[in-house]
Amino acid sequence: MAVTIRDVAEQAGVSIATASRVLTGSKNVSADLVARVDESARELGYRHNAVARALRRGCTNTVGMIVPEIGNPFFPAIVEAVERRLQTTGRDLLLCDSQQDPAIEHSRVMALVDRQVDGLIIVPVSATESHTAMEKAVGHTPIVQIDRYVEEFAADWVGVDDELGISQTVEHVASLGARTMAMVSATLDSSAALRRHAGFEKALTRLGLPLDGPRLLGTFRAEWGRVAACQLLESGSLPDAIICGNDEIAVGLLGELRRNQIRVPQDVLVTGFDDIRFAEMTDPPLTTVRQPHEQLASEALRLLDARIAQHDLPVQRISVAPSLVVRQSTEGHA
Amino acid sequence: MAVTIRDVAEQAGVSIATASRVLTGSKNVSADLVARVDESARELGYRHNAVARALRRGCTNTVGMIVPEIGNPFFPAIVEAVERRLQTTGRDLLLCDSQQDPAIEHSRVMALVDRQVDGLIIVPVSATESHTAMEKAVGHTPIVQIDRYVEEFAADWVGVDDELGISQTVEHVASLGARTMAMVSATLDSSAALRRHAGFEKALTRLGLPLDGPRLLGTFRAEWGRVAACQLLESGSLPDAIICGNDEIAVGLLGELRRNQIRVPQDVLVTGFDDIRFAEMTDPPLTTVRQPHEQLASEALRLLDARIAQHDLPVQRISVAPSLVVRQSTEGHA
DNA sequence: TTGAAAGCGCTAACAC
DNA sequence: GTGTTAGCGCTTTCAA
Repeated sequence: MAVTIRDVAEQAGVSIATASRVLTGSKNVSADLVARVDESARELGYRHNAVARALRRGCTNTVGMIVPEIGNPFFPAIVEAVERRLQTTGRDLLLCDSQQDPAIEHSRVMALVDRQVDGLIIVPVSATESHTAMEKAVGHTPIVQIDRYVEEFAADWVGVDDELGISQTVEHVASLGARTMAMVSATLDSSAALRRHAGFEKALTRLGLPLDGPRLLGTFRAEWGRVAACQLLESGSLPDAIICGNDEIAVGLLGELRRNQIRVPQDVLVTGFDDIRFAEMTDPPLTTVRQPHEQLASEALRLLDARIAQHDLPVQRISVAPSLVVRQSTEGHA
Repeated sequence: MAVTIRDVAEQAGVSIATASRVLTGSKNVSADLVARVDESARELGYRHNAVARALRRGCTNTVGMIVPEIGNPFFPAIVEAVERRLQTTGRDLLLCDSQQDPAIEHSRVMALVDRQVDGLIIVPVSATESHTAMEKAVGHTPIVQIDRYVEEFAADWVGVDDELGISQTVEHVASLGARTMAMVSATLDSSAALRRHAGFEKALTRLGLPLDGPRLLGTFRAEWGRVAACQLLESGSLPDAIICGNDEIAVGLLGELRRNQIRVPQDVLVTGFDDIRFAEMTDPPLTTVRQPHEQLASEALRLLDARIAQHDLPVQRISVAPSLVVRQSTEGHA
């Protein structure tokens, strides 16, 4: 068996209570005993048992996180930022993948609740179907939504302003002379897809541009971008610009266009969303909307910690303005 | 406070022990009481406390995982596979990012040990400097290395045969007529870099090809691929083929070559390693070595579970043969 | 300042 | 089949 605080206490010739005081850095111990206990702990190679401590303290120093799909490069970027920030406060991350499935998501939420996580950071799969999971969670643990949110549900959220982000791309391509635009994005299940789509429509309206361009909605994956490109090509006429719902879609779409000798940006402008790691390495490099991961992570944790400290805080939604990153997929003059 | 097993027992009018038996699915309870306890638990919305259970059982149903950098797309792929497989056994994943730093890695290992993870899956940062962290871990918890391993250290490992993988790429480009080859990879800190480099040298030797081509060693990142491409271009003459240590490097390198009007595969052949999600969407699509994530994850967990069941098992190293995926970066005839 | 002891919620002997 | 009880390792009253 591993060495326990009892062993340390014995070896140091003090009570368990004193050993505990020393080991947790309490002030009320004489310097003499502090030295003896520390010495014994070192000698025995004592490591505190976080499980026992958690049971006693009622706090695990663990934060749960649930993302729809770890493989989608946008999420690891967020996870990485969250994890780093947690490390600085001595907490660890219990990570779950909901596999884009509200049922799995629900079960993961409950698993994390059972584990007594101090709080939960979640990217809800669906704007509607994630409702029950959220409902369940919110009764048990502090929770903050990041990136996506559940509609009509009062829980903290932090993310970029999706509408604004898409507006920026639309205005940008419009300023380059584009009049007809297609949107290739995901079906309107998630708040991200919903808001980006809304932003697209609103921007077109505001700019007085034609609203009858194609709206191809599938998934947030490259494969869908490829398929959507085929559909656009088969339709006979390309729009001036294709606004993609995220970078993955854009990457797949760019590949298919290239395969069909369509030149970007000469024949059509293309934009993405997220600014994933590879967005600057596509051919041509992709104009996109940058999500400030570090800032999102830090705001999410700030919100979470505030709610951990005080459960009945008013709900906050923090939307961060994203920034347009212009690259060659919309600018021929490299 | 949350509802405990005591509340359930009271409400059902049985002892805590009986409630526990029902809730853990023990057979030795009368159908009558099973029904009553289940009913009460449902009514009260009882959720077992995993922390208390873990303390009592001495097993947390948690597996720790440490990767060098979550942002590198190869690792999320592995994490995803591991996490999915864990879910099927009711366990959760405590994920840490060692930020390519052996010191951080060491501290993460200890944090996970303190948390009483049932086992640890680690991609060691360095073939040499991760030694102390591994040493520490191995005394406390079952551990298996995945992808990379620490030299001269007796701990289970599962990964692809890096040498074989690179051999395959070298033989492949050789069969296409390439004689001079450059390698662009990471410095030989990690076993992956080491073995891939060794595989490269051996293959050249075996094939009787010139051994004096450039060896550019930096990091496993796209930016390094870009820089290395510049260096190759500045050197005046390109080799017939460039063998990259991973796909990220290849992606960066392809971008820089394109920027300099170098045609791939006509002017130079390029290969990668890992078959990350975007390898098939680069321009041109990248010939690479596929790592079977699911299989690696499943073997790693098999090894880990075996060691959890019996600590003193002989150490195993399982190397899986990777498969070459040929795409246009080595085949002009699209 | 120090120690004794209660108890976090649960499971598993051990009795009946 | 069911209940009583001891403790998992730790922190934190409460007394001294």
